[in-house]
Amino acid sequence: MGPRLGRRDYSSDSPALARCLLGCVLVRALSDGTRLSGRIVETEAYCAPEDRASHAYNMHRSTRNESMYAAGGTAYVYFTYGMHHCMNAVCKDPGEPRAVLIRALEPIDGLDLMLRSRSGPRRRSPVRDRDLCSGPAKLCQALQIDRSLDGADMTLGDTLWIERGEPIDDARVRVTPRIGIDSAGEAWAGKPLRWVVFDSPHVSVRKGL
DNA sequence: GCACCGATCGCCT
DNA sequence: GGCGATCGGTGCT
Repeated sequence: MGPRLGRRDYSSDSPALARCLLGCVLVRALSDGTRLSGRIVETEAYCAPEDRASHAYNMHRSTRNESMYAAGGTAYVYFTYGMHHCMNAVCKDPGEPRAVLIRALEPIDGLDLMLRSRSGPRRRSPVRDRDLCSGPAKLCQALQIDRSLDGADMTLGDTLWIERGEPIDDARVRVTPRIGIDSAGEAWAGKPLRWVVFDSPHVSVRKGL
């Protein structure tokens, strides 16, 4: 395991951080000490206040997205579609609501527990390794990330953080428009703000790579 | 009040 | 590969 990312690492803007996070390792430590982790292979940058797809568009602020306004290195975890959680790394300075959505991981530590966490009673077929963390809500389910971790300082504490990993060469990276934000207006929906390690089998959506 | 979601799954072609 | 159902909080009108 590499060194934990510190405040300075989160001081850059969201597009730069989104690229930088590829290859880094997201770590979730449970209260019993169990370590769940995975290498980040897909990210998206959100650029409020101008970005219509951002929850902080036009500096919108509420109890839901309050942690987007916190210091770089804060976790922003939100609940959506009535059943899913998604996790962002907040960046830049307090009051600047920039964030990077973590969209997919290559599982590293705790595969067995991830498998159990991802196997609900509704599911018919077993979860393949490549589907454990291949989506923003899947990885939250696998790593047991929910609203209780919203606002967590990832530069401190022992529940959630990001470690430096093997750098990913530009040759392995593709940049595409973001997923699922077609209604955000053409200008922002089409911007290349999604970073993908395109040769990884663990990415969420292959279309567009 | 009500439409809308930064998504996922099972089932269908 | 695409499509509809799912579920509930959020933010408009």
